[in-house]
Amino acid sequence: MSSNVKTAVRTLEAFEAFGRAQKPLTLSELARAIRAPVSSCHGLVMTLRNRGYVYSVGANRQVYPTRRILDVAEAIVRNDPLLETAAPVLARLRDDTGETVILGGLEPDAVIYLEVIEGLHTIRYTAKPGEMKPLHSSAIGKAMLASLGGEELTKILSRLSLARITDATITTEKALRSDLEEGRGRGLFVTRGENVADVMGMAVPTTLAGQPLAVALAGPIGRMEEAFNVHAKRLKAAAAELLRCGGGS
Amino acid sequence: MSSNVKTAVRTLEAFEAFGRAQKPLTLSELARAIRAPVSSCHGLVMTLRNRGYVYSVGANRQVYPTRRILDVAEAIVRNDPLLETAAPVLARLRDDTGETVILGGLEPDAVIYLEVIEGLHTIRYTAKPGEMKPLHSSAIGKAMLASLGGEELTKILSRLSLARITDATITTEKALRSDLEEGRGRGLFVTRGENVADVMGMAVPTTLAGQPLAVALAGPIGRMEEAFNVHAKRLKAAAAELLRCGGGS
DNA sequence: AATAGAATTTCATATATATAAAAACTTTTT
DNA sequence: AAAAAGTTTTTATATATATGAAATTCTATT
Repeated sequence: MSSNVKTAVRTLEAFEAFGRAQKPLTLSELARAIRAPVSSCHGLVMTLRNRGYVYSVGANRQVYPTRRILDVAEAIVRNDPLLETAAPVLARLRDDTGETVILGGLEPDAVIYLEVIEGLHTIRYTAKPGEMKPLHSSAIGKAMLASLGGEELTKILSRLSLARITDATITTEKALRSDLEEGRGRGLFVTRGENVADVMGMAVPTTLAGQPLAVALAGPIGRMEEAFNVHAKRLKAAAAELLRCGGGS
Repeated sequence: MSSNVKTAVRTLEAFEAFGRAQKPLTLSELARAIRAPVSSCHGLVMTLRNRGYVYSVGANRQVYPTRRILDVAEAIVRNDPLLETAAPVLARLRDDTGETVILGGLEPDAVIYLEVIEGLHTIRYTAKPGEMKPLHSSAIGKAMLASLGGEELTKILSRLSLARITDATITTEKALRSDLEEGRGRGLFVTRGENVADVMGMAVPTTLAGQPLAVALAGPIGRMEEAFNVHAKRLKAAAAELLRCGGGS
């Protein structure tokens, strides 16, 4: 597919590396962390310094990001077009079910997680905003696929590989289409260990600001099955509420 | 000096542009905002999308950043080596004085603002973490210069241009050295409209985790002069407290 | 203080990106 | 419904970057 711009990726990876390390790094440590040659990393760090995104700590020339990146990120998220209205509804769904709640959308050939509110159990589904998941093996993916028109669905299915991820993954177009049909029938799309073993996901399509999205609940299969009907009802209610309060169009 | 890596700068500028716009942008709007050709911007946006840092909004192909950048930024700042201990001391200084409080450090040839806690007045000194200021015309800059050894000071002064920024800027090495001497004498470095007209800054050197830094107060000259002695005393007390609780070494 | 070891910086060049221009789409206007 | 205006995507190539290796600087140890 489209190739990535190397330095853009590295710039982001550098920040991610600091996020993981949670301490200042020397040039060579950072280079190792983002798997770049030190000489290349050197130019990147210089640039970040000149721009005020990192500063040097201690005598041993370590560097660490300044608050600048947080400032920028906060300004961005403060006015997120979709999440402002959605957040309280999602939070309530999480509180009511105890399971992880996800708001996801469709990027060209994958699901993207836009918001994740983690469940309250010790064992819970964990993910971060920005993560991408396969369309054919995630509950949100199925919901998004089902919301497409017949022609567009055919086009996208022809591009997808339907790769086997677990034993339970649906890998044929026929089976997937019938699964989508079933989901359409009950207004709820389900995965049982199809993307991650032991994880069950359930998703309902919705719309926010005219944008087709899906809300999902995810957790360990046992706990999810037990509360299936209650969870399904609450999930549907939340999706409907999102439509009402921010559906736009 | 060292040249900047173009794509790294643009990647950051793209996020800054969304932070300013606070709404989804089309490809061409973003390209205009970061002053890049659309075709170049195209590759960048694709990369950001593939990495889950932006998602597409609406039918008209706008894009907006996901929460991912916020997640990364929060992880970074959560464990900032310097700011954790400093924050409460700085916040109190702000509350006691009502003026903007700044914690700054020395980057090769400039001051970098690491933390800014804005004052409480309607008219106040405003700045953001990551901003860089000239060494010779900012209070923190003077404090940092004064903390250098004689030899190192000579070296850095030979590199600096001592550019005139306002009518009050000190532009000769002789005058600057004598100003530094005066500041050393009273343990307090002051600027009066030397970097921004009408702004007075006062700074005191300190140390956090073995790192030489400076704390500063900044505000309109009139208000600052009026409370000079009280402010100076409180500023020195805060600097001393930082030394005590996080000076390390 | 001298030396060894490690990290950073510089440099020349192969490689990847940025770009203008053109093509392919969309949307708006007539 | 056709044309115009604008936007996105692709492509070939000029330009900027990434890189290994060498030079330098720093740090630790003796």
